[in-house]
Amino acid sequence: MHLSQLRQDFVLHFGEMGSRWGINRTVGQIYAVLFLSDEPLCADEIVEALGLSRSNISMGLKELQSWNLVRLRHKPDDRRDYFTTPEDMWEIVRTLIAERKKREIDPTLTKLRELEMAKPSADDAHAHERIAELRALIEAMTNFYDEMNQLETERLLALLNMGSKLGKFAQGAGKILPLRRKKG
Amino acid sequence: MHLSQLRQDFVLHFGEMGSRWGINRTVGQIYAVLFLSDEPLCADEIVEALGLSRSNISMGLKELQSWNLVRLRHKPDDRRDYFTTPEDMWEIVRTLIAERKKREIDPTLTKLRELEMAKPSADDAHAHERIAELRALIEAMTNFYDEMNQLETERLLALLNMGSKLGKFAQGAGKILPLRRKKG
DNA sequence: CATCCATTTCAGAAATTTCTGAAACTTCAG
DNA sequence: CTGAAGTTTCAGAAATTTCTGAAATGGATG
Repeated sequence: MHLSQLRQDFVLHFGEMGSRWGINRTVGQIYAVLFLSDEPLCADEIVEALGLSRSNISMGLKELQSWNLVRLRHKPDDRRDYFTTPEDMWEIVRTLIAERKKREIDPTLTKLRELEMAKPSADDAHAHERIAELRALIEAMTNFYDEMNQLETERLLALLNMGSKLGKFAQGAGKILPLRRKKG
Repeated sequence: MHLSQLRQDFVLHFGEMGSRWGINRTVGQIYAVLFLSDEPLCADEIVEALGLSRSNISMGLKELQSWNLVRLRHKPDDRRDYFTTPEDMWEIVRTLIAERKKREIDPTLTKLRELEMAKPSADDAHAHERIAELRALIEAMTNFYDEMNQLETERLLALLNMGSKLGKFAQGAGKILPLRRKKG
């Protein structure tokens, strides 16, 4: 590795966190290198920086592409692929959320809807009810997400900064579609 | 397994999703069984339901406890430990978010703050800047989360249901002016 | 205390995931 | 075409994670 102390620390941290984030160590490290890099890097530069095999880096970059977390770039008179991460941090966050939703939530929502279709036997009454409740909750959250994700970053930021003031606002406004609350 | 078709489908799905959710197959399956169960279950009942070893179930339950995803119960004249998941689905969501934040975000926030302390060499100027930007963004989000998490579920639900109307609200939001008539 | 019953621990086995080098493939230039 | 430069694929090796049975632990009871 020929990375500065700062970069190395950051890269190793991302490597360690990788597995908790649903990627692996190598993918986390590659992302970290790209995230900090002043300019786009090609595969061999990443190999150099991380001391991992070319094939591993290649697979890692594919994985990052499948997450839409890196952008492909080209330089004149150079046929190598160069990679960067977006400048805009909020774009990164949006991507991360969208991709994790796709992988961690959407399949379950599909499954829950499927399970909810079948009429439950008497023994399954309670289970069926719980499934329905979970499905409704996930739908409420993903619908909200879809709507928030439509907003421009500017607007989103304004909401973020309003923080607890939103709670006050919600005070008067609870009338629309109350979701089922427990304890009838 | 002596689970109904419905339960079995649900359990297998949670097992498959487990690894994407940062737990393993067994833990996912145990959680699924408890989530659907009409009443608290003891370890041996789960062993019975899933056909896994007693020790594996024991470790899985420990893991679920470390996530605060299950509650311990006892029955009169029975010294076994029984487990349930909370009735209230929103409590579950809150726990899930809190625990994932704790595992996936807090350590990184700490690390970023630490890295940001050191004065960067000239070469690291851009890297240092990116780290600062990421730290600021994570702080903005976690502060927002902390504030939202203070709200009662009722209030949270009201916000969820307002959906895109919040975007409109963010529009004019220098002041708080509780209710301006929409669309002049 | 000894016993019973339940839970936990833990070392090794089994399963899964990650990583590598070698070969295959692709594209472009001459 | 042929070769050079780059990327991808993939089978097996290496590393890591999960799972198990056996033994250890805990704690209530008589």
